[in-house]
Amino acid sequence: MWWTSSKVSVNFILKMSLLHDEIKQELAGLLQQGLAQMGVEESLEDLYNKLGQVPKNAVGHVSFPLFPYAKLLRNAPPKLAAELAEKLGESTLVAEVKPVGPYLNFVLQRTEVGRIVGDSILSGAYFTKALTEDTPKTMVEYSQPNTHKEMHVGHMRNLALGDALIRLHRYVGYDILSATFPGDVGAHVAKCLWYLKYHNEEPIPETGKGVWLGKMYVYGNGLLREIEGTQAEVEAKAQMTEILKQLEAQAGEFYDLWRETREWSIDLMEGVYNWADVQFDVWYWESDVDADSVAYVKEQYEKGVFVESEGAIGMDLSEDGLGFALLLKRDGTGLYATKDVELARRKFQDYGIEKSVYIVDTRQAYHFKQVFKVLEKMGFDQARNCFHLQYNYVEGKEGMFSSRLGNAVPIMALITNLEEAIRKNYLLPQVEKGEMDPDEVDPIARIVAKGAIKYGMIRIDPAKKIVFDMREWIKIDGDSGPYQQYTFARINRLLRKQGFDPEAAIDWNLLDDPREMELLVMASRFNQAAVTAAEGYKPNFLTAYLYELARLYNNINNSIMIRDITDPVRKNSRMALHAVTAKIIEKGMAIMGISVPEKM
RNA sequence: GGCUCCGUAGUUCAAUGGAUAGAAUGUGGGUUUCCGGAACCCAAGAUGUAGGUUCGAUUCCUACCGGAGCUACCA
Repeated sequence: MWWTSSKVSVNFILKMSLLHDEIKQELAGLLQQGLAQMGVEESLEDLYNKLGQVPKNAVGHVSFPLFPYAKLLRNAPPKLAAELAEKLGESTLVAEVKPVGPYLNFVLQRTEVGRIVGDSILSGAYFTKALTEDTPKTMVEYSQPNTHKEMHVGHMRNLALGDALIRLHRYVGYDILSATFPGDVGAHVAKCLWYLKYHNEEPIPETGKGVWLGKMYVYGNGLLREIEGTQAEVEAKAQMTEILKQLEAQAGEFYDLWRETREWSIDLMEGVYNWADVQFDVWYWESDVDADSVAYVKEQYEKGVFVESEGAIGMDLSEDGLGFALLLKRDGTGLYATKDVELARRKFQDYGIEKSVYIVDTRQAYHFKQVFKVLEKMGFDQARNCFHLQYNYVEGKEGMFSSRLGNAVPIMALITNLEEAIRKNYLLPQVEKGEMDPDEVDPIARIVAKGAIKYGMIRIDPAKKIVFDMREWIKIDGDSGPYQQYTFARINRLLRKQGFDPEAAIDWNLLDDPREMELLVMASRFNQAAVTAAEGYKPNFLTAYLYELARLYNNINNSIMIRDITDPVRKNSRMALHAVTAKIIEKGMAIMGISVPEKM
């Protein structure tokens, strides 16, 4: 069952992604005819998928391995490669066919690659191609922060990952609804309000109320630990029970206090979402599904869907190895799972989705397995298309973040530290030198910090843990958002100074440095990288691709001087390749939710 | 105990089942050439163990070792 695992079935991918790469299509056609002469029937699709990259320092641009035919044709792969080379027909795309050991490598014609790849990227047509078909209507839920707590860098990983995946899926052709599910009710709210009402002596601040409220929650937890086992604890528990009762009844002073303080947290959340350029199509509030979820489970219990056990109600999933899924506690109240059952029901019914994705960290794996199984046994067919992306969490150097202990690094701390470091280390020196206008500093610092944070979060394989270290994050070097942004900004400046004219003549055949054609062929793989990243839920696949591209570009740029080229067509053609690189970087970053500055 | 995830240079990360396992950082040495040293070049340095599948395994399977997380009344 592929949807219960983070590994996605290859067959499923192939069915939905189209053969969108014109170069590979053409080569697959040639191979099909050539192989037919040798008595091998292969589908165009299979051949297309067998075409691969040529490693560095080997001849050619696209390779085709002959291993699979050795047994069938009872001949050694190198001999088959040589034989096939003879049988291939002519194509304007192919300059040369080179058997290299067991591989058949294609050396491509510069003019044709330039036309297919270069021209279409410059015109933008390349980025509007259909890449997939028959994709399911999908809802992606991500960002489930709690009100009355402060958001920390762990929430940022979720946000960056979710946003990137949604943009990626939309780019490759999915119909996606994005959803968020903030937790605005529960015991943590009671603790926060309890401390605020009975123990807080600080005045409520004018600004930053959301952050301050998070502190109340941490103090509340601290105090509760202190009074553990004392008479004061008994009293506190009674007070918190009263708070929860009022919240449930939606009346009383604590209900009013909840409504007011909840807004403070929402302001904080929206501030973060605005900063990150994140928008949700649907907002689900825990407080909104809470009562309905309990009623729904009770109703289903009456119908015999659920059973009673030790005074509680739920579903026995032990034969599926998932224990007992608890849905109503002995006191008749619901749990997280209860709400998720009701929430899923709403998603299916209100939006008619065919697939439902949950971006929640790996600690919830068991929870979602239970919820999906419960939904399935309740008769929801869509449960089979529910997928929990169990990405790994962010922790500090001292271990796991706990918002209860208050040892997590707040999102706002990361943002302000990074923006400040960028201003001080890179931007203000430029202002002093008269190369940058003071008004430009803040907007650029914001874009670069955003690039560093988002890119830093998604460049790591989602399955791997991130150990957060502020000093490392402020350094921004190597494979980073700013590296891409810096490359982009420099290309812009160079093209402007050297006078690139996209309307003037471009002759791709004049790009005679082998690295230039390598770069152009690499550019042609952009769409495939996006499809693989989207369908495998690995945006890091695309960041790795972009990094490789940018590095190759920087290598070329450092050794070929545009200024010194005397032939105007050659000069303009070379600059066209720079422009292609800039377009790829800009688009690639955009579909991961990161913008690039004109200068930095 | 059961389930899930992770083990690759000193450190942080890469590698649609394919050719000599790539980077960054740190270390040592370089780049007075359009853009702008947040750049570029060179050097040394790694697949936890044992099997299996395969023409071919860092990748897939099994066992073990090491680390993390989850495992009914928190979310």
